[in-house]
Amino acid sequence: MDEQTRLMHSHSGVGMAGHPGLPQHMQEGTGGSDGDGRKQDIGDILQQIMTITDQSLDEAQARKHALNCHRMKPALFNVLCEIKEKTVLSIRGAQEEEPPDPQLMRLDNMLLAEGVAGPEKGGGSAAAAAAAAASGGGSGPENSTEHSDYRTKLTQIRQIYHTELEKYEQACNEFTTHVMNLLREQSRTRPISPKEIERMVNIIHRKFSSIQMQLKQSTCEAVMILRSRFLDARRKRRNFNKQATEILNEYFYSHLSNPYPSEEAKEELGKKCAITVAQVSNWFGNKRIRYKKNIGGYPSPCYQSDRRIQ
DNA sequence: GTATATGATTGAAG
DNA sequence: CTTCAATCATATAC
Repeated sequence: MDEQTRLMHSHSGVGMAGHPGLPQHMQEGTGGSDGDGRKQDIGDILQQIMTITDQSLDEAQARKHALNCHRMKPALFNVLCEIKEKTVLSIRGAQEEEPPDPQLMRLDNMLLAEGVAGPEKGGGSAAAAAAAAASGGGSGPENSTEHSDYRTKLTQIRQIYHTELEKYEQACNEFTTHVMNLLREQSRTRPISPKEIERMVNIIHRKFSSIQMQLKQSTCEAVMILRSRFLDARRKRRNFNKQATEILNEYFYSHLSNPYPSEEAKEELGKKCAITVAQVSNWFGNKRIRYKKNIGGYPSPCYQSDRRIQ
């Protein structure tokens, strides 16, 4: 209650002349014979405040208590209020509301898409579906063990992510509470406005969310590595059968002047070879580049290998 | 074991 | 988007 009024001082009370809380000798502003004594007194108090951080904790605590009970304390407090009122404009420049960090949003979206963030079960199956989709169209049930392995590892990442996130959240709350208590405690000796507390809390939250961003960043990396380890089609590459290779080669060599099959031709070839259009495109891409690399030395027309000659 | 062949991926360029 | 070029990761030959 009393604290509340103290907190308000900074933006409600200017010019405290005649304040009922002030000691009598402060209210009559004439410098009497004890003027030097008073100056000395205030100087002592300020000196004590300045050196309080150099003292041990117990010592400081005792000193603070002594200061709080000092007869000059209310006067000093009011002076601080006034000084603050004059300087309060200077701290208003700080950015009040920054826009949401685009990188953070990107990370959040990705974690959500991978099923690391978001709801427990739904997230998992969504990730599995994404994995199935990424593994390259209808590849059949043959890789289900690999997928369950993938899911297990993803769940591990997910659990680590959530425990860490929770830990940071808790630490952030604890720290915020601590700082607020500290500020409240300090407001007994110096004026602290609610705005300042709010600013401090914002600073703390920003710091902690930057730590969380690092966590999200590394989680994303872990997921990407996992994906590339389990879902990269290169890992389970199979050669096309001889017949398919023959068909493709036949087309290639009979269109050697322009070995670029149209979309329809690719579909046709894909159908004949029982592979996808994308695979046909890959094959022709590889074939063209590897043929070109060899044609320079003209190795041996009998072998259709594209072996690089060096 | 190594060396080569080959399908897939990636990133730049058009 | 497609293609090229380099590269990866596996398959196959040796």
